[in-house]
Amino acid sequence: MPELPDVEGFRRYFRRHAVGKPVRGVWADPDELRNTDPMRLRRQLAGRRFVRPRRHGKWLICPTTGPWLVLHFGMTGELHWLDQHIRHRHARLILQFPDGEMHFRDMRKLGGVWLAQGEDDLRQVLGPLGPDALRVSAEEFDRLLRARRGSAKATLMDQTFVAGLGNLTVDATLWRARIHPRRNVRTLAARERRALHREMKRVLEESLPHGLVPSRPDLLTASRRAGSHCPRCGTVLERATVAGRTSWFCPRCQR
DNA sequence: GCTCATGTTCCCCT
DNA sequence: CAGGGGAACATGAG
Repeated sequence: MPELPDVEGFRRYFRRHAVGKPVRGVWADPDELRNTDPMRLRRQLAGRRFVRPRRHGKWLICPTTGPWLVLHFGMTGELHWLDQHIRHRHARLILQFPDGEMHFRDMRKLGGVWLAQGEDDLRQVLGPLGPDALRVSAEEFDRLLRARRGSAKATLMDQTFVAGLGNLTVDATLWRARIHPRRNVRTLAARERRALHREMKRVLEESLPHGLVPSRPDLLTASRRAGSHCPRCGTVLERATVAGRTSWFCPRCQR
């Protein structure tokens, strides 16, 4: 599930439920902790209060008055606020507050939990990331894109190019911009590069109110199966592996 | 039993 | 060095 709009939804959810309250208890699955362990995490967070969380790409950063909790959701991560202590089988981290608990679940354990001690430490944890896809300007996007080679799909998926897009949002962006996923970005005209930026923003912004990537037909998110048709021209959609991921596209609209 | 899965990283080629 | 392909991670769903 988690691409940029989903993580932005989690950010708001975390802010609404967890900010400003003292941490009363911490439980963690050691497998999910990437640069700490359950004992240390508990000592670091106990008694602290979270302040306003922020997001960069698919990363959720939750600073406290002391250390910062950093979450990545992988492919199956999600947050749940519960008033009762019921540990779901996929629970990987539980933060207990006076009035409830924030549960981080991650079925496939492809996500993770980190601890950072400030901005410098955070940069180490996040690694090299491009600008957030929701905040990057058209000018900056164009400048970064012109410096790239390779397929449009691989470029948009690359978090060091722009941070936050995933398989679904990239396919939706390419379909709207009428660009074939295998198109070499060096061959893109200026107006195609502008279209990519514009449609990327539209896909993300339209998904934000849902807090997740929506299933609107014109976003292709509901059309990812054999025999489905292009919502624009009716042509049967094609499926192909591009940049290692399953891509759905319209062979007629996307060039 | 089989295939595929919204992410990232690492290894091997070209 | 930049890109592409494939595997791996762990656990399902169809």
